[in-house]
Amino acid sequence: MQTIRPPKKPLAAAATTRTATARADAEEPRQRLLTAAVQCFAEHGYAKTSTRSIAELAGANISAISYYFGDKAGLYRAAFTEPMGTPKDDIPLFDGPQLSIDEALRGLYSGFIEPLKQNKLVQQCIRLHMREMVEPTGLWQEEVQQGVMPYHAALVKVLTRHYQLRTPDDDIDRLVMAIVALGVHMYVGRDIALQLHPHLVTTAKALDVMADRLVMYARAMVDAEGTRRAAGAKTVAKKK
Amino acid sequence: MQTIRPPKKPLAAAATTRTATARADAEEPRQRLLTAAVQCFAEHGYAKTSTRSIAELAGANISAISYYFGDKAGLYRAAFTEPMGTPKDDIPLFDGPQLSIDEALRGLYSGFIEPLKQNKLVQQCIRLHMREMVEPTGLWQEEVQQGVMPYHAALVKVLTRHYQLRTPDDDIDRLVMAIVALGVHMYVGRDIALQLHPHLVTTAKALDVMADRLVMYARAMVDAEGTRRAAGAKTVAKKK
DNA sequence: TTTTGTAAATCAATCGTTTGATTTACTTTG
DNA sequence: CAAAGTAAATCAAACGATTGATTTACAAAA
Repeated sequence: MQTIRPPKKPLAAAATTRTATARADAEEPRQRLLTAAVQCFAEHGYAKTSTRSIAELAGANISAISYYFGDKAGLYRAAFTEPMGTPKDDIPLFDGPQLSIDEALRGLYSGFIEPLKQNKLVQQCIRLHMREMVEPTGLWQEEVQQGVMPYHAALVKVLTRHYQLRTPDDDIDRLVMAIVALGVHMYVGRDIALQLHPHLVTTAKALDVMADRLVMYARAMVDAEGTRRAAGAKTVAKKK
Repeated sequence: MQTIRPPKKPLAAAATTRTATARADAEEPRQRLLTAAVQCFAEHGYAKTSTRSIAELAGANISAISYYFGDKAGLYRAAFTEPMGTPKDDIPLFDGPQLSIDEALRGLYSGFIEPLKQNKLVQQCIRLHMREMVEPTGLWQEEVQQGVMPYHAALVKVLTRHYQLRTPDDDIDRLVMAIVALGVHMYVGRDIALQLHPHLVTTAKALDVMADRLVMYARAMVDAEGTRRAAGAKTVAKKK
């Protein structure tokens, strides 16, 4: 029941500059171990995945794990962080100051939906990140602070501007939560959706329709919040 | 890496009627084991939780697990199914034919929000069920079929009636997904919300406000879908 | 005595990790 | 060019620890 911690020493393959003598085909098993680890960890989780099974799937020796990544935790850390970028990378999709609220929402949900069309590795990485939300090993906190927090902040900024507020308030945060919820649910509820209505979440065309609807839903929520704010302001004005 | 399977034999404590001869203080360690198991499994997951740690936390002997639940899988199964009911129990909250759409949505989200105010055990059970979504051990499939599917179906029925449709279509399913997403996100995004805006998801009062907003958001989505359908119908009519 | 429950000891299996030796690829030396 | 040397990379084997499960012995209630 050990926690995930960063590797203590900079390992051979992790060194920035290669030493004079290095094998040409090096780092190839490292990569194989990495993708195998992503697959195993994504499917069975950290604890239920044995280092032996990873090595076997990668066609590498068990000791290669210790050699390249220090230990199992190091391999997990690498599998979690290396292959995929952070949600932060999607921020420019909806953060532009010139974008309308519709365009912003469109960009936002595209960032959620597009990966679902991608290849298997990407999907496995997503599943890996999903696991971290329920089974925190320490990496998730990092992920939240470096990826999710700026993401939320950017969306808060967009909405604050849209409502022409000087400073965001709690209701902005609530709305952001709801907007994000629609996107997140594409991943959280994916297994259920695959059982209930597979044709709505598998094909690229269906996913595009889904993105359309999400934009529409979000727009409706934004507008509803807008009228609520207007009504509230009027009430306040009346009170005066 | 073994799968969760039902206990082979009907065990002493699992029998519906207690045998005539039983000790007075019996079942007490069984209950302690159960709550301890819920806590451990919820915190660390199935694989990372050892039977020893559960027994230790419960203040019971290791062999008691085998005695009462057969094996670790049996204990997990009991911890997963016994303490909490299924989502199905919440269906009457929003399924009544006399309910307005607002009342239905209110009932729906109350079912999501109320447990969040509950005690620690309930929260741990929730977390346990959350895990099953990402780490299916076989119990989740059962859960989906017995709990989630009727839940979705009921909501589909409500909306189908609201739009005065004869039969539901894909867009109803999409809308249901979105509506449910808002509720599910209260659990999925809880850890993040606790980091970002703890005051919005902790106190009972704040959760009530959240429920209000969710109802408003959902109502906005329902209305938006309604106007989209109306526009679509008009276009179809024009085409004729 | 018989049944029921508890406690300790023990089991084989598997876990992550380490070891020492060997192989491979490359550089240097003659 | 060829031989020698070197560091990187790989390997089978085994380690100590821990796992879930079982067995054994014993105490308490019926």
